[in-house]
Amino acid sequence: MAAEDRADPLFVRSVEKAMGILSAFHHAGGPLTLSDLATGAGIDRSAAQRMVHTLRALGYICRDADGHGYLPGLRVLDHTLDYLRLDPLVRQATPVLQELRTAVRERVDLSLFDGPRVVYAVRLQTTRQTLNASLVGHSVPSFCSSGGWAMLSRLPPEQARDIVERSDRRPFTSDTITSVDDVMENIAKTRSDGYALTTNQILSGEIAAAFPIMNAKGEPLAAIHIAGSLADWTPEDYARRVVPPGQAAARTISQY
Amino acid sequence: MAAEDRADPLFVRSVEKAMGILSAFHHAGGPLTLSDLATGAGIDRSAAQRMVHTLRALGYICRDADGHGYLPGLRVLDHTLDYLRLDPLVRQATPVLQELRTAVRERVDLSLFDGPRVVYAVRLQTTRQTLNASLVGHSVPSFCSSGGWAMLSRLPPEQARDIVERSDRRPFTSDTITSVDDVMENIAKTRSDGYALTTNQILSGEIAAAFPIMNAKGEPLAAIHIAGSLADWTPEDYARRVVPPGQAAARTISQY
DNA sequence: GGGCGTGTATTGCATAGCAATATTCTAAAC
DNA sequence: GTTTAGAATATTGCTATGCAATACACGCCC
Repeated sequence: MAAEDRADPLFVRSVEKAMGILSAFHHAGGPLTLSDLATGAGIDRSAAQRMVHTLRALGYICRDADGHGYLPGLRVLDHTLDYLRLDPLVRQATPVLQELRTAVRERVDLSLFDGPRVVYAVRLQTTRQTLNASLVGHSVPSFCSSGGWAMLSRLPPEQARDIVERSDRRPFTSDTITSVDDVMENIAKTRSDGYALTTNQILSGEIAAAFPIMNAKGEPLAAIHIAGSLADWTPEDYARRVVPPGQAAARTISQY
Repeated sequence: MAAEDRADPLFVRSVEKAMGILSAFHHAGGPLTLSDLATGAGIDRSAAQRMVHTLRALGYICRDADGHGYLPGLRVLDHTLDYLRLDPLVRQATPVLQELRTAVRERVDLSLFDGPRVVYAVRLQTTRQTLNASLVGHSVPSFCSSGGWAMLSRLPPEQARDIVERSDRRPFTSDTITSVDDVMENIAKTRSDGYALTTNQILSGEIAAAFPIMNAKGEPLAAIHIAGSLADWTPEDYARRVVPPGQAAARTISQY
């Protein structure tokens, strides 16, 4: 055994390989071949064969309809359900967000903080939104999203800056703010306002407000988002409309 | 190596153990201890220690807030996103279901066929529903759900009966039909009508219509559900209202 | 203070998983 | 129709990984 392998004798490399195979789909646009999966997971083709064979038997991977590649299997959704059912924040947030959506009549979401990204766990829908806007598990970078600014504003500024600096700051629209200094300026404004307001950062024409939710130690855990259209609102009117109920909802959820 | 172990040399037992640990949460009501996870996965406590250690390192399991147990970790949702993004049926169904929801103004879902159960993959929301009604990954038994009757009706009757017979036919409400013969009678009616209509089977007061979606070989893949309240509708009025648009939507999705 | 159940740590050993390699199959190109 | 390339599948000897038995530390409860 190599010295570095003995460093963590409890770590099970086969499990890492299997999860690496499943993670190869993160960057996929469609079904993947065995070789694609091996390459994506950074492992040997033989190891990939064993992992795929095992994951298929367990229901986590399946053949696609014409037998030309592999896709994630239905068993994945069982674990999604466990996550959503068991996460205390998701459980207590959901009814509060439903009331908030009724009050403001715009799209309401809850995202969870994961350093350089925020991950959507609760997506409340309106009558029309993009497919991405309805998908649990969808994530966006913290540096250019309203939720990201909200949660980063609740970290010490050096820690927030570190996260922003090591983000992949590629723009989503022609208006996406990518300069570290400009992002930090907006985070500072969010800190003083108590909420974030973004325009055109992830989608052109979108305005989004976000309200941070902290744990008992004051660390950011999550954020409520309320997204609307710049076709319907000016930023000032939007803030006036959604900030009071958004802040109330965030306080209600943070109280638990 | 035992003879039965040699039967499938490609199968990786450590991966099965790790997924077994994650699956222990399927029956959990809250955080689980290491011993709970070992018992739930049917493995030795030492093996459970290694699997939990590895899954924590990879983000699939985390400690709960007060450090007294373990919960599913956020990485689970990344794979959810992959499933939903990459499943061709989910992709093509989603815009069709959104139009259907606008047309009928009731709760619309897509569930996928998985033998004795149906798994919800697309949940379109109205202004009010239970938490279970919004969760991706939630499943219900085929024998007593509208989607189950819809999909079972598209199998040969012996195959459908086999699935019903080996289901755990416990009632959800005092009106849940659990007799195999009665279930098969309803499946026969669904076969002749072309759609399923259930009342009070999963939730008291709920009426649900379902429309099967088949693959190119005519095998059931999925079903569209439209759920409403018996407080608002008689079964006859409900069928009149939702069957034409529901069947049209199912035809549109099956055409691909 | 003792017992119990929890999480964590250690270690020698056996076999599970490895990777190199071979084979088969299928689709596409010529 | 044949050939080629890339796919999936199968085989096998070897060794390092994962195992399980065991010990230890900690916290809670009686």
